[in-house]
Amino acid sequence: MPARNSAPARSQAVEDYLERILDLISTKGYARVVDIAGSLKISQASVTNMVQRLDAEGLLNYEKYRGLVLTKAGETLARNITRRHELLSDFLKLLGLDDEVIYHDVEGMEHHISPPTLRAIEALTAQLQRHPALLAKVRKEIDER
Amino acid sequence: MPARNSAPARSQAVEDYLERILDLISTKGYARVVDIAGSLKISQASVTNMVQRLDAEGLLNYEKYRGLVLTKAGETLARNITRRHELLSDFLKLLGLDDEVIYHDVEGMEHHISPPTLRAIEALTAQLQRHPALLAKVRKEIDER
DNA sequence: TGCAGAAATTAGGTTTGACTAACTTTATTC
DNA sequence: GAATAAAGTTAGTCAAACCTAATTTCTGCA
Repeated sequence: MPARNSAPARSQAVEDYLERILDLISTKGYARVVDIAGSLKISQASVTNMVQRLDAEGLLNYEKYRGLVLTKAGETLARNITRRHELLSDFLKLLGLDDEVIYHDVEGMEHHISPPTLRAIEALTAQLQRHPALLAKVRKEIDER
Repeated sequence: MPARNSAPARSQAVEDYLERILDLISTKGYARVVDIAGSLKISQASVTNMVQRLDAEGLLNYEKYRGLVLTKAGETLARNITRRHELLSDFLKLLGLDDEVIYHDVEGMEHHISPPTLRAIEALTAQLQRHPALLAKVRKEIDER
């Protein structure tokens, strides 16, 4: 079977790595192997592996023992992934869900939301924010279960 | 009250199989290996494998060369999975998304939606149905992109 | 400056869930 | 009722991502 010519490229794992790397760089100024491993709760060995792959795929520049920087392509991708994550979190937050539930669900579902669906959720979120009364009803209905 | 053995059991793959098996049984009256394989677009060999595993996990009863039936536990699980799938589809449909987009996104995200989030989306869907004006605005905003 | 500890890498292994190829069982058809 | 076709099974592979253990490189400080 065709196991993808040469670039499986955008797997869930890849997206998770890019998201964390961008987050680490934004907050700490850099993303070392040990930081990424800690943040994703996986071993340093696994991170080294993936980082080498992301370098090969042109999503970041990596020098052994030296560290890494996102390429333009990697950064753009990471920003889109982050934006998607935030929009989804905002939407669920609006519905009154607990932070832990939001975190867990978004972490899983974010990789499967296509651009049209994301746009729709974005538009819906905006409308809902303008209709607190309706939102209140939704939250009430949820609580009454 | 039979507690779950100790198996990891509920992977995405398991959920997909159960969903299709219930669907086949509902529409055709039975679910043969060849049907499941065709429906999930995977090989018959893979289906045989998984079906043996689901039998071992008590989600269905399976006899070599003879066929399979969902157990009570398996059917309950399959129904919950199906319900979740339908609620998500209904929600996205309401936002005016294309059927193909809906199918694709739901297929991916359904496995990651927890019960609280599902309840919230259900409540939101119900409210939106009562507010066509707001819904119209959302759809309009989406189209204007 | 040299050495101990932290960080990173390599090597080799596991698990999940797919695959193909070859074989067996069941069903159909003449 | 035997030959052939369809369905199902087994055996052996593979790839993605993870792991641990062992090794190498780097860094800070006495």
